Amino acid sequence: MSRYTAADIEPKWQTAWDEAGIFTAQRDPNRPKYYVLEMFPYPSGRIHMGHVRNYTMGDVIARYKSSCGFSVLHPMGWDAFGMPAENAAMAQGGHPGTWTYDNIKTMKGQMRPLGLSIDWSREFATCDPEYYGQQQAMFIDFMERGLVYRKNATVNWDPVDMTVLANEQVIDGCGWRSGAPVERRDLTQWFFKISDYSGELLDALDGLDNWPEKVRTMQANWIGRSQGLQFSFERTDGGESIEVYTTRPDTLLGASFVGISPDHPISKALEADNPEVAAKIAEMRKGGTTEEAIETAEKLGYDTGIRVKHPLDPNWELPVWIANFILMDYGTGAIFACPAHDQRDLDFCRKYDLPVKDTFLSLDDPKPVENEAFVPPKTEKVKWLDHFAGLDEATGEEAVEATVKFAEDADWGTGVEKFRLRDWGLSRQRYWGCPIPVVHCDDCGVVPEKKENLPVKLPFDEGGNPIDFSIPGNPLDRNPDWRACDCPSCGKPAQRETDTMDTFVDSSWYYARFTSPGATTPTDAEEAAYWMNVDQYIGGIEHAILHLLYSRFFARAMNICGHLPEKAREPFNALFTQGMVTHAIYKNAERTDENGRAIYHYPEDVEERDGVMVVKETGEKVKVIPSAKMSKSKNNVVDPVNIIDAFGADTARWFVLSDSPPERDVEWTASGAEAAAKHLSRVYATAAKIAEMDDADGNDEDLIRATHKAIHDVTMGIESFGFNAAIAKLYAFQNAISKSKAGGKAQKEAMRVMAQLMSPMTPHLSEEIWSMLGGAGLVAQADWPKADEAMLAEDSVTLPIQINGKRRAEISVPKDMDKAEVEKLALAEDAVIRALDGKAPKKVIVVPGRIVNVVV
RNA sequence: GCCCAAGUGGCGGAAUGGUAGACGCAGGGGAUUCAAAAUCCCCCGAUGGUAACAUCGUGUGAGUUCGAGUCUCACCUUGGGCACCA
Repeated sequence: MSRYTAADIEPKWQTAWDEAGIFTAQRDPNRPKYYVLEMFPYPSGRIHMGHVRNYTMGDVIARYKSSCGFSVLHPMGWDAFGMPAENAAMAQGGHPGTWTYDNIKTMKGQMRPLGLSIDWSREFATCDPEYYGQQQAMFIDFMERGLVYRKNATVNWDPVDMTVLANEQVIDGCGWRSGAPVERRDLTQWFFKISDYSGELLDALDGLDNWPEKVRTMQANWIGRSQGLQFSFERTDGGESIEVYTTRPDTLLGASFVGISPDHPISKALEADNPEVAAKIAEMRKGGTTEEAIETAEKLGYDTGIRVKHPLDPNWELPVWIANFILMDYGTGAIFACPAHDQRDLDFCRKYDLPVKDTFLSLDDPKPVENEAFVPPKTEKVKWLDHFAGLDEATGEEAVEATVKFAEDADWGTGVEKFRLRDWGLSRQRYWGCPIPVVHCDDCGVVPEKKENLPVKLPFDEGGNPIDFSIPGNPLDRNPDWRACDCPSCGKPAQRETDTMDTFVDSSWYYARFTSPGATTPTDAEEAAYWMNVDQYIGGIEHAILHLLYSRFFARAMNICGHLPEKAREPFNALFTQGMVTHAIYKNAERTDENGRAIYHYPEDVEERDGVMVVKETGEKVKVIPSAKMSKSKNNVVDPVNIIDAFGADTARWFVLSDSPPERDVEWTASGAEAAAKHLSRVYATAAKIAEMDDADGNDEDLIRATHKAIHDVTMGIESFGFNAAIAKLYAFQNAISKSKAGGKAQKEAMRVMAQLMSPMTPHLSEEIWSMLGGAGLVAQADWPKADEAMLAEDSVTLPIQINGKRRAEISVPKDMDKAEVEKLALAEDAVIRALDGKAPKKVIVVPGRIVNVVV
């Protein structure tokens, strides 16, 4: 009997699939379509287990849907622009493009052996000029429709390298290369008007029934609709009054000061003619631009000396402070602070010795605020102190509503709806991205490039020499040859825009491009109409907010510009977010490297001695940190290529699906991979044995039942993304077959079903078994088996009997036995009689087919 | 700091509010073998008990329910995101 050797089987069937061309997506009017998409990879250089897990899940769905009769689109491409390519060019010389395309080639070579049912004819990389040229065309369309504009925005500025830094390049508030403390600086940048769609993007979340609740909540919070009051504080010096927005107008009598952002026009004006203010503001601008950096930074303030009148009492003057925690991007960039009911305001007031005044107290525990702000949920009833709108006991919600009405009636404020969502800043001062296709003309201003001149390609030289990426700054900025162009409007000499687009732009519409990757317009209407939407999108939870929100916005913008049909405004019908593949980290517990950084060891370099993990070579103790995200810097990456070489692709696929629920992280373990390999061998051996049996009938009933149960359970498992559960059922089915005493005919049928049920997960082995047992054609093209409902029902059931909710006995009864009859049987049980001790039960609950609970 | 999750045996995990621990790993015992590898069979939450069985048990503490791993609240721990990483 031959043994299971993946190395022979896998290439053979891959060739068979390619020759049959079964993965090439075809528009077929006679079949329903199904579009499966996994978030496309960044070409970092090697595939990792996370990729294997992601693409295997998509492949299971794609193959399953194909078997169910759908015309499937399952494409793959490369999210190919981005910083790592530029960093590589900076570190090793060469060009980011060369690095990127080499990586794509390597990674594709590593992915092909996985046997994924991908239509490679649709492959593209976002750095292909054919792709980003269409993106530029859309940018121009968006400009025409007012979806793009320019304004000032804050960036991380490295004062030594004189360059803009990504958040990732800011480490502990300092530039990653220069080590200099980072400053915040304003630049004129390009923005997409995503905020125009805040309400729609929020409301439409309700329709996304097949998205994880978690993702919808995160997006809803991110968009952040709030109802509040906008009003202005009149200045005592007669200057322009200060407009503020607040979600808690009901606490207006607790106002302590008016705070403005360091970027507020008033701050800027003061900064310009007062060096002291300028110095203070410079201090506040230190540190990164991330919300986290701003929120956790020490509260800094500066009293401008400006005073404003309280809207409810013209004799009450409030000071105006510049405060570093106020964002210019949200609301009006100015607030009134109510320290009693906001921790941030309270911290600030305690630091600068500003008054703290309670406006309401807890009903349970009415005591004044000390150093902890009283911030109850808005639905909690509180006791108001002398409220201007006449409130006594009311919830925050009621109070806000009453106050807004009060202010509107008195005509000093307006109730407004605001969103937290900011416009999408897409400008990047970097080379390796899609050039923004506009031209700066002295006469005409900012003019879009003519569409016939697209793509605006990235230059590959500067002044005739290869670009030197080791010089800090944007290589496009210092490339006069490339910048020089003719104004598309007046024809006079002009300059190209040197900003490139955020890579999120590239990934915001690739799903649409896959429907017609060769089109000379961004999409082809007929293809998009057929293939959109993505029926199942699969990717990491880390993309829950930005990528998915930007894509939802882009789909709407593309629809407006005629690039996508109306139905595609929500482009992803169903979303699944999978967990990461993790692996233990082995951290040296005895020493660090010369820079004081932790040393990590490869799994193969450590071993267990006397119950402790040590480094094999040196015997140094090792701290084991379980379940950490695989990361090169931590030396805990398991290379799928090694696993495929050792065990085959089917084993790798089986393992990444088997151990953990798909949405949770999976810990890579060597023993888990071996177990998967063992199981597949066992299935193969069983199939080989059954193939040699004759076609006699026998005691077939149990096996046939088991077969239908397996069909039912595995189908349910795949449909519900319970791949691990589906695999557990396949283990059980394998045990049932190998123990079966049924005749050859039934065993062969069971094994063919096994091949079909396994084929989405282990397609190569399944083909082998299918052909071994005389299955017709390719199992990849066979129709998915259907479970016979009649074979699923058991005739009798075992009912557990609980006494006061604890299981104490069980009875076996016919499936459809009458409730009263069941109760009688249950009460006749010894354990029940003992527990009742002659008394009548207080209550008997019979859940048919489930359980009996006797309350004594 | 803010937003969102997750926590079940030695380990990964299963469980429409209804028998907690399916399935797998590790471990133990046995069969086969000259021996081993491979394979096959059995056991395997904790405590007590020869056993039947009893008691306890799903991060912690309360609550709802005839019944809670599952629902509610609070807390603890871990993970993801926080707008220029992709």
